[in-house]
Amino acid sequence: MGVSREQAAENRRAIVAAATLLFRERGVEAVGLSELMKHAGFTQGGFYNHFKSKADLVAEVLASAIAEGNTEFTKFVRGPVDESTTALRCYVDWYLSQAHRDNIDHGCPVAGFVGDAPRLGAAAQSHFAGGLDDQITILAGLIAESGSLAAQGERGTLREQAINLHCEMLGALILSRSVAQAAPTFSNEILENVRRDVLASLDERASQRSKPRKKP
Amino acid sequence: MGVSREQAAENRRAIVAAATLLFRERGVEAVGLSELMKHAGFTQGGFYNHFKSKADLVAEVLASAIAEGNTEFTKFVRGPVDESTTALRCYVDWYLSQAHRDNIDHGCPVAGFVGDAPRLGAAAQSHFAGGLDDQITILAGLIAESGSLAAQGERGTLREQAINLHCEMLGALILSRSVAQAAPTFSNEILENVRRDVLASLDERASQRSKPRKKP
DNA sequence: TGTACATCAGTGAACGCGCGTTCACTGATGTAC
DNA sequence: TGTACATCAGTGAACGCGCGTTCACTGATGTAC
Repeated sequence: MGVSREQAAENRRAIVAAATLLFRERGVEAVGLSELMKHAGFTQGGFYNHFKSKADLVAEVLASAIAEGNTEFTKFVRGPVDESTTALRCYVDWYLSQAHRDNIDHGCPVAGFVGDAPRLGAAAQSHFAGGLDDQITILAGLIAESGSLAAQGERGTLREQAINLHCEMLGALILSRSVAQAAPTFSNEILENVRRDVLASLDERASQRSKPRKKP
Repeated sequence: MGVSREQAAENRRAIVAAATLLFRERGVEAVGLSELMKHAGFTQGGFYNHFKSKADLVAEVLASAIAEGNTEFTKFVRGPVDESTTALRCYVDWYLSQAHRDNIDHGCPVAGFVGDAPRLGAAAQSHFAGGLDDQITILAGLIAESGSLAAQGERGTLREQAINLHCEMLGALILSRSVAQAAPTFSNEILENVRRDVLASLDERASQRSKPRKKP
């Protein structure tokens, strides 16, 4: 219809935003371009003025969701934190909250797209893998800063501990989501148990710090 | 073509088997009935002699995959185990092996279908949730038998410990699978780190058993 | 045991539908003079 | 600054295709007598 360049760029962003929301809610394959464009406020034909193909859009959605998600995570590191707690504890509390489980539109992009990941195109899967690596790095920073790093040699390096912690939390989040409709009580049980376990483990490590025990 | 009742029952099983394999490999939505029936050795029209709809088949596939998977797991409990190790350690070793990661056709059904779970029909999702609960019960049995149960009150009940352990292992398996194509080294790193961490944690608990420490 | 017939698991063409993608066309934006 | 024209983000119909499902039909199996 004739539209300024800034307007066109904004419309493109609206398409990506609508795609991100729909892809997270229902999976990449289940969302059609026609429906997607309608949600963004356009007709289907305009899609190809902005993207070469659906796979192209998927790769861009992955990249932007991961960038946005990791920016959000970084807030936990930088934001002002109450004296009585640590950024890591806040992160764990949020990650394993019912709010995070139920709000699939935002939050952890790795958890949001892990179901699609094995079937993504090469470009999108690379963004996904890079995003996972970034998350681990961010988590490692939170562990280091919190003073909850286990004694050296007992639980591996900082990165190794970050990987282990991330697997446990992400596993809990997606299992919790996977049974949320069919078994809501069970879903809560998973989330709360793992949160308790992770926080207890952080307490324990903090209290044991700098007094390493030798294994028998 | 005229076929005996036993033959018909066997053909039905062949359809379920083909569906299980294809659904695990590519996801429920990405597999069409025409392709599925061809893989089972039939033409598309015959599908509705056995199933009311695709959703019906999906529910049956979930139920059978979970029953089969959990039977397999039970072997770890009952099978003869080397004196120098425990059934739990064997289970962990297998669960977090590259072989298990790469062989998506068999192995943990919860990990195999977790990507589809949030979008499954009610019947299929109930089977899924029941299967997850069963796995946790089996894992609790392995923990109890192995003597790796943490001191009471330190890591929660047997079931709670089983949930925590299952989340960590399943999280590692699916993250490992999700980046296997794009970042194979990273995929191995995740698997091996978590295996090391879980086994070390079992060692530690076994060695600490019956000498509980009080938290400060 | 032999014949007549109902059953039902198979075939493969066809259905309506929504998919990703292409296309001719529109008309305000942005540029050249 | 005003006019002439190229650009390109929009529209919406149409494309071929594969989806889940239905259908009329086939013919060996299994049953009734």
